[in-house]
Amino acid sequence: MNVKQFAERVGLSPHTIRYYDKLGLLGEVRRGPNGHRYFSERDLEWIGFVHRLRDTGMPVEQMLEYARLRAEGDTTMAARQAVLECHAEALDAHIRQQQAHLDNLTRKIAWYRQQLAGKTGS
Amino acid sequence: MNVKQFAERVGLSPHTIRYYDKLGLLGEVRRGPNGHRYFSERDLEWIGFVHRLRDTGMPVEQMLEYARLRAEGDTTMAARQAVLECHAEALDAHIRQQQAHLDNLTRKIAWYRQQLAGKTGS
DNA sequence: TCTTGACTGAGAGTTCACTCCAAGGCGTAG
DNA sequence: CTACGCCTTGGAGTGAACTCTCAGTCAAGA
Repeated sequence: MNVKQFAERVGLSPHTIRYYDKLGLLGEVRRGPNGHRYFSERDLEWIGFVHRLRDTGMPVEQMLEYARLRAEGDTTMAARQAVLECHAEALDAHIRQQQAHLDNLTRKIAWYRQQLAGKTGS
Repeated sequence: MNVKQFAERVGLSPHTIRYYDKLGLLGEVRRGPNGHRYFSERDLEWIGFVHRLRDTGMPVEQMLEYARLRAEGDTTMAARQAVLECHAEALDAHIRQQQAHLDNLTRKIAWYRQQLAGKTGS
């Protein structure tokens, strides 16, 4: 499939796809005889993974590191695992933090609710 | 307390404090006769709240709206509650999403673990 | 008196991750 | 033949949220 279709299926803009490709995030992208990029289902899987990492706040730089390791083949599996474990840990901490903030916020909202109920009731 | 001490206690840089003040996020900040800002414990509480909102991804623009409502007094409590409820909802969605991503990631890590265990074992 | 270390405001610079533009090349439909 | 709708590239522009620089002021201490 071409860039547009690919972008659509993955939920990114064609601009972003080309941008990621330029960075080297997509590895070896096949090209047609006219120079156009051509994406496969496997590319779809990979960019989906990349997209998820991005969504969880991994910096582009670190994703690039992972991509480079992946390109090197099976010998780098342990390193890749380490990167993911590190990220998973950070993500877990982030989620806990956000949850704590949400709890806090919920209490504040409850307080507002009480205040307003009191006003209405009097 | 002065800007530096205030910044330290809240976990932001003095630059950021001045920046927030310039935006109008801090409301009426008291000044000494030399023009220096002077912060109280109550300011500390407020900026702590602001800081938490920021941490949960609320755009500065929206925090500003909340700050303006707060400055208007008790008549805006319902509006403020609405802002917070809206944000809480978004935050909850965000947390769920991140948790889903984390689960995904955890599975991938488990897969790596299995692969590597297999290699070592053979 | 001079240095140090705080403060001030205006405004320029930085970082990140896109996002877009200009100029041009193919391939098909009218 | 021409218009359309894809695609290509390098490089410029954008927006958010800081972050810093500069030039100047003030107060305390050696």
